[in-house]
Amino acid sequence: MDTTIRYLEMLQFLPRYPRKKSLSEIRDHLNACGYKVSDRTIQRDLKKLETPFGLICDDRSIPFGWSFSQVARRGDIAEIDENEALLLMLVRDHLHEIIPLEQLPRMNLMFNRATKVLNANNHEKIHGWKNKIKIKPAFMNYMRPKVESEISSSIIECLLDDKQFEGEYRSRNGLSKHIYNPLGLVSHGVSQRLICYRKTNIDTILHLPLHRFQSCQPLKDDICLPDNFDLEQYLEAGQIEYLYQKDIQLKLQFTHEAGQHLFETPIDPSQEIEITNDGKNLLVKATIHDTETLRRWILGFGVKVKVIEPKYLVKEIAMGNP
Amino acid sequence: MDTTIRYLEMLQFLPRYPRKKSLSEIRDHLNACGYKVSDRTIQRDLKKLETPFGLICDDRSIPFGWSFSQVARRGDIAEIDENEALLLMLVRDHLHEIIPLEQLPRMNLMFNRATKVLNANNHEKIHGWKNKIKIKPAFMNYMRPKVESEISSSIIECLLDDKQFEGEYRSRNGLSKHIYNPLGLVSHGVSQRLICYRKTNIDTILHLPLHRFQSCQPLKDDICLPDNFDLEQYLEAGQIEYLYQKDIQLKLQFTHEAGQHLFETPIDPSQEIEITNDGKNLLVKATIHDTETLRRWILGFGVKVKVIEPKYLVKEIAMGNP
DNA sequence: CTTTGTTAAGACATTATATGTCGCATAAGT
DNA sequence: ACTTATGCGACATATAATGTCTTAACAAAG
Repeated sequence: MDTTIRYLEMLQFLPRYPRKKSLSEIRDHLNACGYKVSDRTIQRDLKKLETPFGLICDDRSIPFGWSFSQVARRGDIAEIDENEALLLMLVRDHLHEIIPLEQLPRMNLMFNRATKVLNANNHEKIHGWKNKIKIKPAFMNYMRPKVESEISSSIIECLLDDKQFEGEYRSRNGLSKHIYNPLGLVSHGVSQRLICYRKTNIDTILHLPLHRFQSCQPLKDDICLPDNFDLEQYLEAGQIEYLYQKDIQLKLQFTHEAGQHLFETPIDPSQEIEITNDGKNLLVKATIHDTETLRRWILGFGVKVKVIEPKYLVKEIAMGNP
Repeated sequence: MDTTIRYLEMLQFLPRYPRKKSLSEIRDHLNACGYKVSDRTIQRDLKKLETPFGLICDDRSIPFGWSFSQVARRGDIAEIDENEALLLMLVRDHLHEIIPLEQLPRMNLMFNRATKVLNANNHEKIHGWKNKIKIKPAFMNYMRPKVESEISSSIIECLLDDKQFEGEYRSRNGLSKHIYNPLGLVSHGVSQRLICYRKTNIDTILHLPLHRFQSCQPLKDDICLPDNFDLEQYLEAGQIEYLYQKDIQLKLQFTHEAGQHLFETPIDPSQEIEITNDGKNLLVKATIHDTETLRRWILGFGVKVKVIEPKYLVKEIAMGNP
């Protein structure tokens, strides 16, 4: 029993492959954790754990170096190295803008572990890790609406189990109670939308922000699926983001400065860029859907971009009509 | 030894608190895993693991229900419930657009585990989980540049260890080799930028996209920090995203339709909304920085928004000058 | 080339732990 | 009130874990 915990403590100390730990390092760590065992025992433990946990022993030089194989099944037990820990902190900040982390306890634990790793090694450093990473949103940063995680997780449960639920929904017109058939969940910017229909109106599929639900009472009844419902198709049809036209041959003329970034981060795999004859502008072509998002993006560049094709879009953008 | 693996197998089967598993469920699971042990043994195991792992035994009714406490230290071992698994899939898709997942092996393992959970329970369902969730970007969706994860993790290591490195950088003007002092890492949209300066030019702090580095040779020398370097301050000064003016009193007039979303997802905590006298428009006020991002956002609404204040911004936007 | 110190690993005795079985008490269902 | 299911204490036994001693291999230093 005590042995089991010691095994775990040891496994959590072993890094992933390129890195490795020697017997003496492992011994020191276990001693620090309050386990007084002989070196021989640790050697035997490692041998025992080797196969079931996919450990690797680098025996090319002495002392041997132990680590988790990169393909180890339970590699999530392994030590988080500083490198990964720092990236995890970036991920945490990113996610924080989208999803409340209370809904992801497991991820939270991981972030806490990563924080500990970084803090532990921090005093050796010239300047601290917290001052080394930051998120800078590249688009407007809306504030995330507050969600009652009990209600939303109850709704997600119904969605998963294909069950109807009775819920109160706060719309502009006030609070109303309906029976809902949940069909899908779409993460759209900072809000999550439930794709569903109300039992009283089976023909209209709605997409309602999750945070507007004020209650959720799961029901025993299975949902009724509309014939051939497909979430991807539903979204492709431009339900959440207005779709003006599919697959247009877009041709934009950017000033060199404004379009520069498209070389490295294209808007679509089909994108091609030409430099105009005078060398001052960029001609960007792509086959893409004409959506509200696209129009707003184009408008955002103001006079620094001109729509060349399609013709109808030239007019719409000139009119400032996203 | 075999016992230890069985413990783990059992712990991975136990859910987090509100949910619970009975002895018979645990026994069936262990049998399915190939462990033939008596019920008595399992009972004793649970008692033994109770304290070190923060397990909870709900003994209010028989059969007892076992689970991980919500504050359990090693709660990441616990079973992933379907609910969380589905959210994890959303998170995965979100992250995929920003960061290559190969750089986050641990997170990848977690996603794989979540996938297994969802697939395992999928056949019982009317329509599959893959058709229940989707990401719909709310802004233009740039494609993520390809990064050589070896180079970038080597650079991040130098950043963490406060070490200089020699690197080849591909700029518009070609490939050049310099010695770099890494100061910080900023995640900016789909690309990551290294805040650093070159040894040959200590006065200019650069922000270079990580994916443009073609090599990284870590050096033994510690970095030299500019006096009082602070990443937050650096970014606040508008280095990555152009800052025109700090803390302006922004006043915008939206059409009701275009500004509607700001009620639920404000652009800033200071935001206030008034409905105009005729009821057709929304007056949105906020104290906010005047940045390139802000201007592009405003321009994106085209004729559906008018800048009221500050005066200088009225002109700039009218000129289509982001 | 030899010496010295460090590390890995086999052998074995000993201790500690894990396990099955039986029996009894108590709670839930009929 | 009866039956069945569940939890748990007790005990014997088998199994696993551990420390100690020893030998062999290797690396670094003289």
